[in-house]
Amino acid sequence: MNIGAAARASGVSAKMIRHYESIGLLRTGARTLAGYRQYDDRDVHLLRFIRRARDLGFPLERIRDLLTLWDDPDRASADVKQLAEAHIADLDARIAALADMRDTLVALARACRGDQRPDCPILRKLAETD
Amino acid sequence: MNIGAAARASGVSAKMIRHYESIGLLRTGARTLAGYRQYDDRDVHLLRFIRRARDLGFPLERIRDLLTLWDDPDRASADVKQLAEAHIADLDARIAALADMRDTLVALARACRGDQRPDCPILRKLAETD
DNA sequence: GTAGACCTTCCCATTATGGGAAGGTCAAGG
DNA sequence: CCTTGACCTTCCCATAATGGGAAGGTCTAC
Repeated sequence: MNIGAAARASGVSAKMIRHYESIGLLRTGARTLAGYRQYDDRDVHLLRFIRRARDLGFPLERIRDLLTLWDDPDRASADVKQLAEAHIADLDARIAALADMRDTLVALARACRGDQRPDCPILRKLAETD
Repeated sequence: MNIGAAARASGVSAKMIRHYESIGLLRTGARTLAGYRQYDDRDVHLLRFIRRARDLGFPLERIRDLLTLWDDPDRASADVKQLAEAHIADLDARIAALADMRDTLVALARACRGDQRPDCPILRKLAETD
C-alpha cells in the first residue's frame, strides 16, 4: 500500500504520515526500490489509533506515551487512566478559560445597543483606564 | 518612556510590543538618537486595549478591526457588537469541541479500572477497528 | 571608567497542519 | 515505445502568538 492509500484508509493525510515518521512517532518503514513508502494493515491500524487520539485532543507527545502503553502487554491500566485524567484536567482548564472569555463577552455584547450610535460598552471596557 | 517601562505599565511584554509594531498593529513611533523606542501614555493605553482584547481571546487580526472602530468617532456600535458576536460564536464552537472530547474521555476513564491489569477500555476504544 | 541594567536586531523554537515547487515513478492506452 | 495523468519523493514556507537567547550598542550611577 502506498502512502496515499494508507492515508485514505486511516483518515490521516499523507503529509501527516510523513510528519509522524519524521518525529519518530512511526517507525521508518519499508520502501520500494523507487523509494515509495509501503504500508500494511497494521500500519493503518496504528495510524487510526493516532487519529482517534488526536480527535480526543491528545498532543502528539502524549500519543507517543499512549502508543508505548498500547504496545506493552504488561501495562497497568492505571497508567493509561492517569494519562487520560491528566488530559481531562487540561481540557477542563482550557474549557474554563474559554468559558470565562465567552461569559465576559456575552455580558458586554448584551449591554451594547448595536445600533448606529458610536457608544459601546465593549469598547469602553477594553479601553478602561482602571 | 522606554519599551521596558511601557511593557510594565501595559502588561504587554517588550517582545510583543515589538512584534505588534512589526505587523503594523502599532504605528512605528518615535525613537531616541540611540534608536530606543519611545512611548507615552496614549501608547500605554493602546497597549492595554490590545492586552484586554487578547485576554478575551480576540486574535490580533480582529483586534486590528477593533482598533479601527475604537479610533473612529463615527463608528456604529452595531459593528463592534457584530465583531463580538462573531467571536462569541467562535468561542462557543471551540468550547463545544473541547467539551465533546472531554465527555468522551471522561466516559472512557470512568470505565477503566485503573489497576495493575492491562485491560483498558480507553486503549480499546482508540484501537477500535470499526 | 566601569558595572549593571537596558536597549537594538536577528535567528530559532513552539504545535499541528497544509501549500506548493521541482522532480522521479508507474500504469494504462494509443 | 511513448505519452499522460496520477502518484510519489524531498525541501521550503506559512500559519498564531509567544518566548529564548545571542551579539552588540547605550545609559546611569558610583
